[in-house]
Amino acid sequence: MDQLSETEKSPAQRRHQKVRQMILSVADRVFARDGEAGLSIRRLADEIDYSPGAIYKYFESKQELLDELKEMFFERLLDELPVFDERSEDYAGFARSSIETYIRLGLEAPHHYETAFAGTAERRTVELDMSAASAKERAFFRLYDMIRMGIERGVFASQLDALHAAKSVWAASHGLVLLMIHFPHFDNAFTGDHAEAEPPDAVICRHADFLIRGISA
Amino acid sequence: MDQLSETEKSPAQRRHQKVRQMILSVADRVFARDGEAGLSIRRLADEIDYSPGAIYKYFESKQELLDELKEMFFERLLDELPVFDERSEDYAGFARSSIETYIRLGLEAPHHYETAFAGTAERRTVELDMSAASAKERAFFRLYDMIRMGIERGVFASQLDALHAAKSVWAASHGLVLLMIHFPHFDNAFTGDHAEAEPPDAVICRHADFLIRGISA
DNA sequence: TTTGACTATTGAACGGCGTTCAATATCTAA
DNA sequence: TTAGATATTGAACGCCGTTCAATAGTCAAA
Repeated sequence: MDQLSETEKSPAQRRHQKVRQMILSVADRVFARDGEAGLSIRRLADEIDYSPGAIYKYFESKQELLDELKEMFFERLLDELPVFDERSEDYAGFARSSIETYIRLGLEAPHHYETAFAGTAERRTVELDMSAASAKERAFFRLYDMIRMGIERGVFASQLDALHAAKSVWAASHGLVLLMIHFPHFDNAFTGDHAEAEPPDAVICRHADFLIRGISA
Repeated sequence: MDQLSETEKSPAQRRHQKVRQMILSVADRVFARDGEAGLSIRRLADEIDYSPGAIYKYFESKQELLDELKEMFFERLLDELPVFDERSEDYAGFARSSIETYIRLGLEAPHHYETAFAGTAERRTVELDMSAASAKERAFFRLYDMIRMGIERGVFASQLDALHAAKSVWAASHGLVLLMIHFPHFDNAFTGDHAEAEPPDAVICRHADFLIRGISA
């Protein structure tokens, strides 16, 4: 019965999809502004002039809604990650640019980024284990490939295991995003208010240098 | 009136402190097991046979209680961080050990660690700005000193700015802790279930190597 | 020892949350 | 037009953090 051709849907189904998309886009806006705490089902329902219960015809739970927002975020990341131009000879530059893109996007959507990795636990492991690859996983594969190819090209240290190195680089980038989200005025706290704070771009750039240095041949 | 000598307190004050400590220790236990979501004022009150409202005579809010738990966690970190033995000549080993201690402690108390850095935003910046140094800040100073002295000794690259390098190293360690908390079975997800997962200690060790490599002379 | 001030504690309440569900309104296909 | 599916509501449940008037308990001075 749900086996209708994907291009040819009943008007009912089409309308359902449309409302679903509408809810998602409103939720995305509210979430970007106010975070998970600010996005309650009741507030969302209010914003779209529905009753709270109605939303449950479109999403099984708040968690499912949030998961879709996260997926959308990582799809955006996949879009924005650079692709290596084979004519270029600056592979390290490509690597740096990949890392910087990741960090910058995380900082642009801090609530999305934070929530995407929040919540301690087991549920997540199951979720990751098998299932079709999520955008998050595909994004990691891009990083993995980037490093694997760098090793093949002799740009990165040949004794590295690409998977392990990718994990370290990811972790290091991840940490910077979160730290900059939580302590935007980090510098001030330790150098005093009068010292000039290092601009975010400089921090990102330096960090990328540091990471590439750590895996370079 | 509150200006009593600190050693000589009224029995009432002493009792107040004692109950406060009792609440904290129960809260710490529950929090370590069930995290922030599992530690509700009502559950906590139940556990100590008080009414929920009573807790507010000891803590202004749940946030204040959580803040104290976090502070306790970072004080434990300060205790466990190694001190460099001047007779030793293995400064890099000391650095590695510092990084590993940080990561391992974070993994031992994932809920504490995660909550200590959770919640996007401004409140936090104010909190950090001035005020007496928290254990978290003091812990960062230890890392900062570790790197500054490493540069002075010529073990780490002389062109490094110690503060900036400390920030990068902290970020990178921070990220690994969080990634390992959220994806304990990371390896399986990408190599298939049958591949042997890298044991946590190996990941930590490799990551520390990677970081030290990134700042070494 | 009794009194009076101060503190501790309770229990009910408020408003908010995610979620469920019977009842109702609205669409759509025959 | 009508029967069956779908959409929507509004009230309810059981949580949550927090507040507050009322009560119980403690302790120093009279």
